[in-house]
Order: sequence, then C-alpha cells, then structure tokens
Amino acid sequence: MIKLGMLDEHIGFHLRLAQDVSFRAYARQAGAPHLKPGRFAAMTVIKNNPGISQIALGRAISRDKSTITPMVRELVSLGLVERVPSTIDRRSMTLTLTSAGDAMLDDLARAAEAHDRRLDEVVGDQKAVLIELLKKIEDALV
Amino acid sequence: MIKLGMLDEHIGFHLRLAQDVSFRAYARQAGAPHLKPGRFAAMTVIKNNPGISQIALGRAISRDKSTITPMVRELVSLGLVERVPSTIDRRSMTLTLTSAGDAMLDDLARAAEAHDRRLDEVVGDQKAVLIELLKKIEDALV
DNA sequence: TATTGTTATACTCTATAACTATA
DNA sequence: TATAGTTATAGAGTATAACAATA
Repeated sequence: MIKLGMLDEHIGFHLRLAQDVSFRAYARQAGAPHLKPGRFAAMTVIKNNPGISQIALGRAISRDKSTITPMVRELVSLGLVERVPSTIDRRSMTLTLTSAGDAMLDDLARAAEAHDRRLDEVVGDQKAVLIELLKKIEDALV
Repeated sequence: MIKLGMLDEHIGFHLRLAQDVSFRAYARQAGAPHLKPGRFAAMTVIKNNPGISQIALGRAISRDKSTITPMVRELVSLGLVERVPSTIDRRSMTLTLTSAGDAMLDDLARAAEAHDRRLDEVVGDQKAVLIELLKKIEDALV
C-alpha cells in the first residue's frame, strides 16, 4: 500500500487528484460525442454570451488569445461556431453557435450531466456545500 | 459580465476551475523553488515509500511507465533521487530520495504549505468536509 | 499608443507501441 | 507468457513574441 505522507492533508493536492479522477471518468464515459474538454467550456461560454469576441472568450476561460485562435478555427471548421467580423470594431470577431453547435452542446451537456449525476451521488446531500467551497476557492485565488 | 449557463451547477466543472485557479496561484507564489508540479507528487511518494519501483510509482500517481522514465531521469540528474537496480528482481529499479532530494522536498513542502494555508483560510472550518468530499470522489471514480 | 487577432515557435505532459531483459 | 523499464514518436494544451490591422 502506497503512503502519501503530508500531502494527504493538503486541499491543493486533493483538488488535483479529484479533478484528475473526475476528468478521466468523464472521458471514459463520454466516448461517443467526441470533442476535446476545453471546447465544451468555450462553447458554453459562446452559447451564453452570443457575439462574444475571441479576447473576451479567452478571458472567460483563462486562456491566451493565441490559444483561442486555433480552438475557434477548429470549432468553425466543424460547423459548430460562426465567426463574423464585428461591425463596430473592425479588429474584432463575434462568435455565435450555429444550430449544429447548439445541438452538439446539448449532446455534450447530456454526457456531462450523466457524469455529474455520478458525482452527485458520490457527494450526496453535500453537493451545495462542495460547490460553495470550490467557488470560494475560485474567487479568492484569482 | 460573462455568463456560464448550466455549467454553473456542475461539480466537474467547478472541480476543474478550482484546481486551475489553485494551481496558477501556487505557481505564481512558489516562484523560487522551481520543480514541475508532477515532480512534487513523485518525490513525496518516493519519500514515503523508499525503495519503490518505477512501475509502482507510476501506479501511485496514475501515470504510464513511459511517463515515469524521463521524470525519474530528470530527478536523478538533478541529484534529487537515487536509482539502484533491485537485487531481488533484476528488471526492477529501486528509488529513494537523496539528502538533497529530501531538503528540496522540504522546501517544496513549505511552499505548498504556504499555498495550502491560503486555501485553508478560504474554506475555513469546512476544510475537513471539503477534503472528505474530494476523497470520496477520488475513491468512487477510480 | 493600445488592442484584436494571427502566426511561428517551443515547451510540457501525456500515452501507445515496439523493444530488451528478465521473471 | 507476463512484467520492468526504455525508446521513438505523436498528439494535446499551452504560452511568448513579433506582427498587421484597427482603435
């Protein structure tokens, strides 16, 4: 049996471990509707903020603009996102989901929800507490 | 203001976000005693399980053996880990920390602890609850 | 001068598969 | 046959820096 030593008391360590395990379980389960993990977050942000610029998208998901460029290009080439030059700022692009993108996001949401139902089961009636604590961490450390 | 939509209710999503934020904060703060994140976990496992094989190390931190090889080589070349052929199984290597490795791990532990004290502050008296929930997730989803 | 987005480039982390040497 | 470890290789994900166009 492997011992973990002092790490066992560390929130940061368990955050990493739990995220790792959770993501692997999701990837195993999702299987079919394949789209890389970052894409899901990006598409969700676009859906909820139609017309958003690439820069703003990058800020929303904490990625550099140079990371956003190929990501958006891929989503556009898959027919999931539409990319139109802004009329008010000609440097800027406006992003929206296509109807295919919307449908795909629904599929992904279903897979994510199935996964999250498992997580819900695991944490039981403590879900609200857990999410509240995680949000606190997100807000405090930015 | 960016809206997140349904994701906001998902444990998996907040796990990812909180881990991301936490890791970035740690990286910012750690600054000086530079060693990549996976190394910390590896060295901790070696410290607490002296003589462990590479395969067992890989299992402990959920990495393939081909990921372990260059990782161990780096730690050896930095003088932090000693790597000795096993006398009982000649295919196998035994790993232990050098005294420099032990000292380095102490430094890293201090940085990690400083970071974790911030996390502790954020979650307050809910720390035990949070760790318990994260462990539940780790155990349930393997 | 500052910002949006692209490109070139590079680095890290990771795994798969084929291999060797042992078991 | 199976396991420990290495190597070659490839694919994600990410960022920095230099740049063009526009503000």
